[in-house]
Amino acid sequence: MKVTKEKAAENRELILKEAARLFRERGVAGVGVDALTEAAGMTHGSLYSQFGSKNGLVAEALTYGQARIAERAAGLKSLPEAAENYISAKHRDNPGEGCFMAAMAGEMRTQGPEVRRSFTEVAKSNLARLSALLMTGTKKQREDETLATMATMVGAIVLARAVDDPELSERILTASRAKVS
Amino acid sequence: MKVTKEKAAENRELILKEAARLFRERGVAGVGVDALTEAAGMTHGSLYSQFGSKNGLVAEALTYGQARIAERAAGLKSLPEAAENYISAKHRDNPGEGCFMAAMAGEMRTQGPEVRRSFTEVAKSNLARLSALLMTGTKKQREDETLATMATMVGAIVLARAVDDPELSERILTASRAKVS
DNA sequence: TGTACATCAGTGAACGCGCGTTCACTGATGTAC
DNA sequence: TGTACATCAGTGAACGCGCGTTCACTGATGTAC
Repeated sequence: MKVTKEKAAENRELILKEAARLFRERGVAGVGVDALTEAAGMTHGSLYSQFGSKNGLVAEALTYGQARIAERAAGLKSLPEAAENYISAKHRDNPGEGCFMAAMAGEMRTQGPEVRRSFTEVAKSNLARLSALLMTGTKKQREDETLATMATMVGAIVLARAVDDPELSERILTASRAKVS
Repeated sequence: MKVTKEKAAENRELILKEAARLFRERGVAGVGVDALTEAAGMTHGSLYSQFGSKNGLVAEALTYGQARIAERAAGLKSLPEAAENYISAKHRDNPGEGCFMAAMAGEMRTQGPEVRRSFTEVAKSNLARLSALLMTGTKKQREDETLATMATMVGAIVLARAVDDPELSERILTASRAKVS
């Protein structure tokens, strides 16, 4: 049945919010359309009304989630502070609330162009946001330093999440954090 | 029909070789059992004779492929040299012949214990091999420096492969390479 | 060395399952008069 | 304001498809005698 425009917009945002979390937690391939819409209290058909396809939802969820992250990170004062915050056990253990690059970069190679474009915008958004924390050097120098730090940040979380050995995982975080401070 | 022991061992190694390539190129979820055995010129049943399950093959292919990588990397002289070699367009563009950590770390969170254990051995093998290139400091200091460098290496390749923008991809490599030199 | 037979690597049909998507339908909403 | 009706967000059954795995079978290999 039809719902009010306001209710439809609420439903849309709820699906986006749950999708952004689930994709980071389980990967795009790891969440089906039923799980995505059920998490928002609806049936899979609503996904097609609102987003056209699963891929469409993936692309929009990346954009939506990245905007929430940018809001949340507004208080950061320096790149080392941001990096230390990022390379943490809390971030490692909560992918659903964390960085899209760390959670989903590995899956991008098998995604369609729409999703990859959206992911690239996420990366550019992070680059712009983090490089703005640097005060010295040209724009290119600041961005290059940020890109290298981003590589360490992403690599540290990706590796720390991947290994089965808790002690090794901790050492990856500690050693990487020391490097970016 | 039955084949000679020698032929069976050849077939087994051929499947392992193709699987190690295909899993890095397309991910575990991205290659089916038919594609895996077809690449070795056989049918899917042979996978179950030799490895018991797809997961069994994944775990063994990681071990097999990592041994090949260790052989190939025997000539490296220093950690910065290894890192510069690793953070390259050639490595980015040839995942099937490249590092398992960069190709498969992102998928490990959704894999079973057998596969994760095998992947962790890959990481430990890389850590041991690379930290042996360092000459100064205690064992722990050498390993910590290596772990941080590994994070940058893996993050650089993972991000450079994920983004859709060739120019950004190149900048990620160049900036990260400069950091580890 | 030659014969009889058990072994087992590899085949190919079949299975149940979950996937993303389609589609006819529902019925409250929102609009035209 | 009240009535008639078109709209369309969301439902739920159904689809085709590819997946990993099972299993009865094949027939050359390898062994026991």
